[in-house]
Amino acid sequence: MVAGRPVPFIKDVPIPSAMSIPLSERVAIPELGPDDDGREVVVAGWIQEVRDLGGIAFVELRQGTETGQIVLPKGKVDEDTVDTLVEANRESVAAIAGTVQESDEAPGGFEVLPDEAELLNEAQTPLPMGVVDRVDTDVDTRLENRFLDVRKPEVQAIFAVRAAAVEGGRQWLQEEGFTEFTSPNIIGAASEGGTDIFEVQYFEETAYLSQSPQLYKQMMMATGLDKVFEIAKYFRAESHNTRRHLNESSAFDCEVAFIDDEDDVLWVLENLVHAITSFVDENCTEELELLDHEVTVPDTPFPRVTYDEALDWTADDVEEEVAWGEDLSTEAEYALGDIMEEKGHEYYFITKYPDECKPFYAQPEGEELSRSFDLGKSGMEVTSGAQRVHDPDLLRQRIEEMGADTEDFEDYLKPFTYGMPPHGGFGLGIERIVMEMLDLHNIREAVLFPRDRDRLRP
RNA sequence: GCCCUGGUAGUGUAGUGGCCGAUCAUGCGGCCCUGUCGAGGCCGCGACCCGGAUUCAAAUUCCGGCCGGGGCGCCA
Repeated sequence: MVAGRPVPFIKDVPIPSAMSIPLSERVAIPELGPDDDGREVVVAGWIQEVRDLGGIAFVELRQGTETGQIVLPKGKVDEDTVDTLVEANRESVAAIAGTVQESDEAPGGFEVLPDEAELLNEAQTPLPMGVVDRVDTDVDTRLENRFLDVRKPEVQAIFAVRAAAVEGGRQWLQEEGFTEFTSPNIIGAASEGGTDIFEVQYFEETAYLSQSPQLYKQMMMATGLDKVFEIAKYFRAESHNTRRHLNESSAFDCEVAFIDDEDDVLWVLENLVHAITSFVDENCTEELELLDHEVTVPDTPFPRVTYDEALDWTADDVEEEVAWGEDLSTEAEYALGDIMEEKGHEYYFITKYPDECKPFYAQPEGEELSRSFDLGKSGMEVTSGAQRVHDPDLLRQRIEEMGADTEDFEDYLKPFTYGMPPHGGFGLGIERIVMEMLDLHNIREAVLFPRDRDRLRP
């Protein structure tokens, strides 16, 4: 064979297979029941547990979040078949061809009596962590062994809910006429300011990982695509270590053109949150049951609390008072979360922030305020957004005021000089809202493979 | 960037100077058991993050490193 050449596909020559049990005929365990008594089936999955009682043994075979029982009355079942299953290490993958039997004593009212069993892949022992052990596992150990962790039904449920949240949000945005787009994650200028960003080598140049699609989605506002969104990745090089921060996170990033003011954006956001929560509520019944958690679908519109009100209301509850003009402290955010909870609101907007604590692209209002807002959920900031500046002269002035060079922003500024409508938007953190919906204690639980200060693998 | 906190069998833990050739659970191995479903019973296996220092004596105190967890700032 010539090195580097692909092996030609030869028609009519089957790929050799060790499988004597046809996996393609596999039936899903949840689809079986006592009514299938007598049916010949193929089942396959992970051997979760073996209970060998001597003359009879039981194997719990897991498929996804469900398990089914394989019964092995010794003497009645072929000895090799019994040994294959009973001697396999936990979490090995096995296939079984056999007959469904109705049984009052079996979980689910049925069990499979095998004719044949085959170990498809034996799990080594000891396992780096148990899937069904009666001991807890640290989040760190779980993340190191995510493939095992996700075998747990309650962990699978988290990611099913996350997928549903994304699906529900995307569906609603599409119905509302939003166009989904994709912006580059590798960018040439560290443009947005604020947080630290990651540098990457881009051939002979230094490039950066984008901290948000902010500037790109604004550019789209000059195109006639009046409503856009991206399921965006945020890369942020902040070396924080908290239960609510990641260095790589995801968000619904939306932008809308031809708005009167930021209230038009708030409408989109509150309805998006409503769509996400109600989609999860309607489509994740089993998952929420597994997680023993209910999702509250908030009423719209959400209450609007101004920044001034937020300061005023929380003044007595915080040890260190927030000076006017500063962003709300974490302490004040939680205090406000409690106050809103008491009033019966999990979700609420904080509006009319001082201009000085918001970025250059936020539309100022009057002398000191800005048309910026955050969405809070029980004290957690899940979104921030604003009406944007669309006047190029004001934008240049604000870039200079923050001490940056307008030269670095020419790509961004260009669309503003050739017809840019008033617009605004927001970024809704997906991990944050999943974390909040499910009351997870660590945001790392809401991502499969989190990137944080000290975690770059797996 | 600043601050706090932790690292003991595969996993989760007890243990704050000698009683530790280290606790318990889970797991793993062996044996017994024909209806288990957190199976049960008996026997066994397996660990003090690394490097220095203090001390008659260190899992335990101190210093440095490595690796976790958390808080603040900042933010989604």
